[in-house]
Amino acid sequence: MTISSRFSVAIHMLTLVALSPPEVISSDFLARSVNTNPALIRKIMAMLKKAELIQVKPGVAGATLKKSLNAISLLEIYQAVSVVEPNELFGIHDQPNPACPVGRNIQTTIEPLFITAQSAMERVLEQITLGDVVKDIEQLAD
Amino acid sequence: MTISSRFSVAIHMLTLVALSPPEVISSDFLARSVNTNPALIRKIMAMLKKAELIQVKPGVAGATLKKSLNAISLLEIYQAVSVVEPNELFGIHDQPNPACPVGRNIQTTIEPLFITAQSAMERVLEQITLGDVVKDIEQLAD
DNA sequence: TTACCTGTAATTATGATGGTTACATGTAAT
DNA sequence: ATTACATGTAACCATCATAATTACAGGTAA
Repeated sequence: MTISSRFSVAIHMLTLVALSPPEVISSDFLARSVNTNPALIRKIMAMLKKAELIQVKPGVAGATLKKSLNAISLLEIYQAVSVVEPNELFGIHDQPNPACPVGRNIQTTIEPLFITAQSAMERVLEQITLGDVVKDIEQLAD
Repeated sequence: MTISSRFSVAIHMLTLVALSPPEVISSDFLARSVNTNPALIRKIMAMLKKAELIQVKPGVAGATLKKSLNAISLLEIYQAVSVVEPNELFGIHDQPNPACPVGRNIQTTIEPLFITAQSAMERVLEQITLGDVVKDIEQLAD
């Protein structure tokens, strides 16, 4: 099991948007850097647009960020691409036996524990911004 | 995307092992409480056995825990059922374009961030024990 | 021997992912 | 307006993990 690479692709895309002159940013350009195909890029662009992280004009190349680099957290990107639904990182088996004291109560017992674990992970993502990523990339690119 | 319910099933199973007289614990009994089929239970039993969390004798019902309730963390169970591989909760797209400064460095930049997030989640699981779960279940079952 | 169990392989259906093609629609320059 | 190029989407497909299921070999004890 892994969380979909849509997330890492979205970060990659936004980093490119941040670092490249707007008129270069086409789905074709992004696809070549990510190494995938333009249609997939456009699907993810649609999600990022819906989440109001980028601005795109239909028919014309040149996406731009709608917020400042440091105002975009990795959590927002992760949520934008719907890679994990809220409170559903962990799957819980459904319909355990209600006639059994354990079966009857296992879901109620486990759910808050799982949510706590998921939240801890998401709080880390919340504290990292696109600005941090861009800064790292710039240093490595020198 | 969700982490396989194998994890919640394993917790359910171990809770039953902890709370039931040994001679009752057959894969059939566990399957009825979990509401799945005995073969799947036996597969998970094999994983828990390999991780040295339980003892099972082939041919005879009656699994028992190999460690005390409070010495078994949810992290150990989660690792036992291989629900997430170490450092691979998040998938990263492979083969980004090395000719692009972003493509060339994105993996190196993102990987430690993802590992930090995953670790935060796992550290929560590490601090919860099977004993905590059993205690909660017992209270609810009253 | 009988009855019941575990261990495990093989098969299947399902659902998410990611790749791909195709095309309708929008934009702007000539 | 026509052309060139872009986005927005739908549709389709191959692949993979999960979970359900069947089947059977082998262990155990009355």
